[in-house]
Amino acid sequence: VSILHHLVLGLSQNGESRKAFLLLQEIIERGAELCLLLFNAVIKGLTNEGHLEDALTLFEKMQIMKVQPDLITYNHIIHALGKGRNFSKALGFFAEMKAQGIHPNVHTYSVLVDVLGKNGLVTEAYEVWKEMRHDGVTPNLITYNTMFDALGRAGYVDAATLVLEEMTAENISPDMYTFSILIRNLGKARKLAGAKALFEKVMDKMGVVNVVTYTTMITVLCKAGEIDEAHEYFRKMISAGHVPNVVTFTALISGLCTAGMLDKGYALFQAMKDVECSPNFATYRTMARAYAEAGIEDRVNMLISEMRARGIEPDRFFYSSVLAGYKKSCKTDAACNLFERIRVEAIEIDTPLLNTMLGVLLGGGRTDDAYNCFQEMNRFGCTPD
RNA sequence: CUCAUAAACGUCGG
Repeated sequence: VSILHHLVLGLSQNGESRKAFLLLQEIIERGAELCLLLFNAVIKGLTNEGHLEDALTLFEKMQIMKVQPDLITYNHIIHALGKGRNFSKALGFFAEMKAQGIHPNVHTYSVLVDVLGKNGLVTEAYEVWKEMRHDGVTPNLITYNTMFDALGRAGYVDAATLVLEEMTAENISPDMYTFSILIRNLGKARKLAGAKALFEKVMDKMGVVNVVTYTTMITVLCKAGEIDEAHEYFRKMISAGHVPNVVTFTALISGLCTAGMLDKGYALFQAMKDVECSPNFATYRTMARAYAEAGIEDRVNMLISEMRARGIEPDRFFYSSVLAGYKKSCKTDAACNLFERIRVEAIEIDTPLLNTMLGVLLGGGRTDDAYNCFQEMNRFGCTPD
């Protein structure tokens, strides 16, 4: 308001009253348009931050205020619902927009394919894909990548290959997203040789790959137990001038620790700090779990202090991970000590966390304690699943 | 560029 006011005033007071009037007219005429843009912008923000309820409320509010949602508003709302795993409602809005004569665009279909695919509903994602084609909407690179992701998560590597051919036939060139997704898909399907071959082929044809592609490859190799080779890729990316990020480090640390090379994992954990790459919650979780699995309670506690000092508060994901580690090393006492700390802290205790603790107690032969813990679930506001 | 896609991260299960 202030900015527009000064603009109009400035024009008015400088012998440009004609221009001032034109501006005023435009503001009046296009107020609704601006309003819609602003609503969309705010709904987008709410969606990204996961505030589904607020997004829906705003969606209703704008209609009460006679600002009619447009295609983009619907896209945001469908995205919000999908992120909130409310797929039936998301599809409901999808149908609603069509009924309103608002034709979904390629973004709409991409969002639907994405949220369905990320939640294991690949069949439904493919239904949406078919509907998209039926509606005459042409998928673009992002839509294809999204579909590759959905297929890969469901283990349909070969189907993804067919879709890739379709994409090539439509003259759409793959990008780094495509390659990372496909490499991960191959890794997930235990096709290590295929993953490596693809990586090398991309290297060959494109000359370069990015940090994500390298990290994907490193992760695939680590999960396949090929830790030496993962290390090799790590060295290669550095000599190619890439800067490994916190995800890269965490992936490799995880690989080293899982392969039983705890000391090397910790060395890398220290090394990343030396290159100004700060460990994050996932890094601490990985490292702490490794020490818990090794039954080294002191180290776990040291890490907890350290992360706190760096402003990272352990959360329920962190704790359940560490508890699971203690279960593996049969350190039932250490787990109980930790659990005592958890309950005095204001940590949100959820069912999976309690499930983990139950596993610890049962594994340690503390059947009575486990039973008590089970009985106490309600007190934590949790229900058994 | 008003909107959509890739890498590390919890228990059990898949």
